[in-house]
Amino acid sequence: MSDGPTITTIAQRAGVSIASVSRVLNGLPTKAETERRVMSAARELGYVPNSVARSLKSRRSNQLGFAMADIGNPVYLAMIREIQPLLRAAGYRLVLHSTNADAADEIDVLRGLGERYIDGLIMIPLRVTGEHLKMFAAARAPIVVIGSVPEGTPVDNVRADSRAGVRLAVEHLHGLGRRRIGFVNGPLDTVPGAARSAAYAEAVRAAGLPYDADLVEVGDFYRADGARATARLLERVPDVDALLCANDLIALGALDVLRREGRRVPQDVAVAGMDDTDLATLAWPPLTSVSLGSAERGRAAAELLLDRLGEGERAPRVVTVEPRLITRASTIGEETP
Amino acid sequence: MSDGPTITTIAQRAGVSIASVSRVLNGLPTKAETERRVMSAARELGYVPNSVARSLKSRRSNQLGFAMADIGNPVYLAMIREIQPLLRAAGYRLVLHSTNADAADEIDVLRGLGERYIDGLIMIPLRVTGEHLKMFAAARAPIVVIGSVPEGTPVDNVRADSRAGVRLAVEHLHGLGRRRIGFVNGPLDTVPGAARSAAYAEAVRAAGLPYDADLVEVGDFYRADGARATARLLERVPDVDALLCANDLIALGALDVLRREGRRVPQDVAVAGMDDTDLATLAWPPLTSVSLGSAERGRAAAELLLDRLGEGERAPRVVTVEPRLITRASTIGEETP
DNA sequence: AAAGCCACTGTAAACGTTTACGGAGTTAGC
DNA sequence: GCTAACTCCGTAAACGTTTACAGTGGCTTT
Repeated sequence: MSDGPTITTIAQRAGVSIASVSRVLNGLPTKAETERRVMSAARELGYVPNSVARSLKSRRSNQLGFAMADIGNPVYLAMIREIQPLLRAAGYRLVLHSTNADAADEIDVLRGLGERYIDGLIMIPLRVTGEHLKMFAAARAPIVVIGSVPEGTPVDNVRADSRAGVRLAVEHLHGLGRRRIGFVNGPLDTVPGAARSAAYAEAVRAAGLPYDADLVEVGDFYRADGARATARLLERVPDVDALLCANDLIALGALDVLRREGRRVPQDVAVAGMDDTDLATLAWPPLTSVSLGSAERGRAAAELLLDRLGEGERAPRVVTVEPRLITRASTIGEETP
Repeated sequence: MSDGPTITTIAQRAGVSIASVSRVLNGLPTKAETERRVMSAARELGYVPNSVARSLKSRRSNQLGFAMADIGNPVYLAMIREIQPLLRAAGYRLVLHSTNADAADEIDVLRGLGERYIDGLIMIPLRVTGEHLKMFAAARAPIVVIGSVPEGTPVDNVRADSRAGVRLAVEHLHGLGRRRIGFVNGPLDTVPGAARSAAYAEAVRAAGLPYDADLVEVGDFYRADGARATARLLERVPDVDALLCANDLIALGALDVLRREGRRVPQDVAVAGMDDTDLATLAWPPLTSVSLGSAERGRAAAELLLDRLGEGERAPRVVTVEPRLITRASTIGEETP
C-alpha cells in the first residue's frame, strides 16, 4: 500500500501478462474475459497509471509552461485566466514560472525545455537579449513569445500594437482639448517601455503638438514608481493638463499623487492608462485605458502553441492584437452613460 | 539534432560507459581524465539531462501542485506570490490548477497525486465533501489544505480565523456608533461562507446588538453578486448604517451600489470588507478590511509542505493565522494620517 | 614474485510504461 | 484432415536515467 500498484501488480492478480494489462487499459481489442479480470483487478487495487513512466515512453510530458515576470501583474493574470482552461481542455497541465523579470531566470526556463518536462512554452520576456535568441533557435520544443521579437526568430509571436494604442490615447486626449500631454513611462530598456516611448513621440507629432522632452518621465511599471515619476513630472511642468501612463499601475500611482496635490481629475488633469486591467474599473475616478487585449493575447498564444503541437513543423506565425480605447471618467468626466 | 543527446551519446563520443558519464555528471569521484572527456563531450553536444527519466528512477517529480478555485481571485494570487518563490528556492516547479470551484475538478486533481507527476499538493477546496476526505486519506503524497478541515483528517492544515476576524470588524463598526450592521455573505455551503455566517451572528450578539436575519444577505463571492445582494439588502432595510462584506470583491460591489444610490461612505453607511486584498487600497473610498493573512497562509502552507517532504511521516499539523483589522476611509472617513 | 588492496570503470538491472514480434489456439477453406 | 488465416496473448525490448556489483589494472606489501 505504501508503494502504489503498477501494471505488474495487476497482471499478477489477474493472472495475465503486463502487455495484456496495458492493452486493456488503453482500450485495445481484447477478449471479454481478460478485460473483465484486468478491469476488476485494477479497480480493487485502486490502480492509477504512472504518468512519469508513460511520459518517458511516449516522449511527451503533457505539460506546458508559462513564464512571465511577475504573477501579481494583472495583465499576466488576465492571460493566465484564458490560457489555463484552453490548455486543460487540450489535456495539458500548466507549469508556472514567475521570473521576477530576471533574464537569467528566463534563460533557466528556456534551458528547462531541454529537460523535457514541458512540451512547449509561452513566454513573456521583458527584455529580449542575444542569449534569448540563441536559446529560441536551439529550442527543441515549440515556443510562443508574447511581445515583439526580431524578424526571423523561429518562434510563434503574439504582439500588442503599442504604437496604435498610444496613438488612440493621444488622439483622444488631444480631441478633448488637452495640449500639454505628459507621458509617464516604464524602463526604456524593456520591450514595452521602448515601444511606447517611440509611439508617444510619434503620436504627439501626428496630433500637431510639439514634442517636449520635459513632458516625459520614466519610472518602473508599478504603482509606487508611477506616483514618484508623476510627482517629478508635476514639479517640472506644473501646467500639464493630461497624463498618459504606460500601464494602469502607473496610472493608479498618478491618481494617488494628483489627489494628494488637490488636482481634480479630469477637470485639471485628464489621466489615461494602458492595458485596461480590472484595476481601471476599480480606480476612482474610473480610469480611461487603452486595452491591448491581454485576454486575447493569452488566448492567441495558447492557440498558437496547441496548434503547433498538433501540426509539428510550420513557418512561425505572428499574430497582432488590435488595441481599443476604453473611455471612462478619468478623461471624460461623470457624463458617462 | 532533432532528438537530443543522451548519456549514451556522450558515452560514445567520450569513449566511456554510460555509468561513468552518469557518475561524472553527478559529481561522483572519477579519474580526472575521464571527467575531462565526459564534460567536454557533454558541452559539445549541448547535453541537458532528461528530467522525466530521472524522475522515473528517483520516484520524485520535483513538482508540487497548487489547486484553487479561481486564479483571478486576489486572495489566491497573494498566496501564489508567496508560494512560488519558496517552492522554487527548494528546487520544485509549480503546477497550477484552477478548478472553477468544481468539486469534480478538485477530485480529479487529487486523483492526479496517484499519477505521480507531483510530489505534493496545496489545495484550497471551497467545499469539503466526503469524497474529498476519502481522497485525503488515500493520498500517496503529502497534502496541505488551506481552509478548515475536520478534526483527524490526515493532512496539514492552514486556517484563517474567520470568527475572530468577523468579531474585529463588528466591534470596530459598533465602536464607531453603528447599530444597524448588515452582513453581505457568500454561499453558505462553502467553507468560508458557513464560518463567516456563524461568526457574524456570534459577534453581533457579543456586541450587545440583537441578531436580525433581515440584516443578512447572501450572494456569491464576486463583485457583481455583491452589488446585487447589497441592493436587495438596502431595499429591505433602508436604515442600515454599516455593511460588513464577506470579502473585498463583495465590498466593491457594495460600494458601487451605495454610490449609485447616492449614499455617502462612511457618513451614511460604513463599509468593511474581508481579506484585505490589493483591491482595498484601490477602492474609493479606500476600504477598511479584515486581513485574514493570505500571504502568511500561503507561506505557511508552502513551509508545511516542504517540511513534510523533508521529514516524511509526522503527525498532521494545524497552523492558524491571526486576523488583523486594517482601518481605512470607508469606515473612519478622511481623517487618515 | 605472489598476494592483497585500491581506485576506477563497465555490465546489467531497475524505475513503470508501451509495443513489435512471434507463438498458441481456434476457425475456416479446400 | 491439412493448411491458411485470424485472434488473442506473452516475451522482450525500449524510453533515459541511477546504481549495485563485479571486473581490471596498477601499487604496495610481505
